[in-house]
Amino acid sequence: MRIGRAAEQALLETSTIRFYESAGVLPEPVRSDAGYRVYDEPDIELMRFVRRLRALGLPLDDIREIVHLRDSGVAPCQPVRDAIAREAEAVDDRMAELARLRGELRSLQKRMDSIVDQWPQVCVCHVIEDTKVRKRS
Amino acid sequence: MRIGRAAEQALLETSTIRFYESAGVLPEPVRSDAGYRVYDEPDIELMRFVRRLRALGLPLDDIREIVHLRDSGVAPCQPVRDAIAREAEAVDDRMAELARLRGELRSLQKRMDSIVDQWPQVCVCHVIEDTKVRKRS
DNA sequence: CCTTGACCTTCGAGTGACTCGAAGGTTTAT
DNA sequence: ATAAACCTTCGAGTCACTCGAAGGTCAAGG
Repeated sequence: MRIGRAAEQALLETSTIRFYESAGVLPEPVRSDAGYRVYDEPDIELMRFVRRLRALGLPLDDIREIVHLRDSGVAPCQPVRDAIAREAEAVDDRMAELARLRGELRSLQKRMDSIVDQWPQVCVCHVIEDTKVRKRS
Repeated sequence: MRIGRAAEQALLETSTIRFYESAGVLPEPVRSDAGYRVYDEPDIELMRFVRRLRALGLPLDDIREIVHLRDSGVAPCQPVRDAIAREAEAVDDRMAELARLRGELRSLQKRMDSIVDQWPQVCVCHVIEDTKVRKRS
């Protein structure tokens, strides 16, 4: 499959795939006679893996190392092992944080809806003012 | 108060405050005789407000508009509502991603542990060294 | 009074992770 | 056969900072 379809499958943009390749995060793929990049299912899997690591907020430098580790079978140095362990532990925290943010956003939405219902014309943004004062400071 | 203390109070970096000012998100502050930026409590409140909107993931363009609207006494409801709604949806997606990623990272950890168990003393880490050498030096 | 060090100034450049556009070649559907 | 959709590279642009150089200001200690 060519880059457009691959991007669709991996939920990345074609430009991002090319960028990851140029950054050494993804390997150089096979090319068709016309010079088009050609990918197969394992390639797509790798792209999805990288996308998930990025969604976590890992920098590309770290992802490059992790990807190399993943498909090289070479024993990782202790510092890298530690770094990855820390990162794995941090996922729980980030999930909790995200859950909190989600709740905050949802209740913010609800309050804004009800305020707009009450004062459709005026719509002075009480919610934001409120939030400003009330939130974790 | 000058920019250093303001940054401390608002939980922003001094460079970020100056950047926000140059981007038209924060207004130009009063200056001391020496030309130092001088802020008061309402200024700090505004900085905190901007910081929270950024933490929700809003782009500076949106925040600038919201801040201007807020200052001019007009309700920023619709822009804020739209932005919050978009962000809330994005958070749901990110949480699902994070859950899958968590499992993947944990299994990567296990794999690394077993590799180290198999070759406890080898640990040559070619890939990492390679990567480090190739890095911009 | 002088120096030291912390703080401030501007401006220009750098960073990370994309993202876009131009100029051109290829494939596919009608 | 031709139009539309897809691909190529390369260089430049974007966003939100972040840093460094070169210099001005100010309070405390010797």
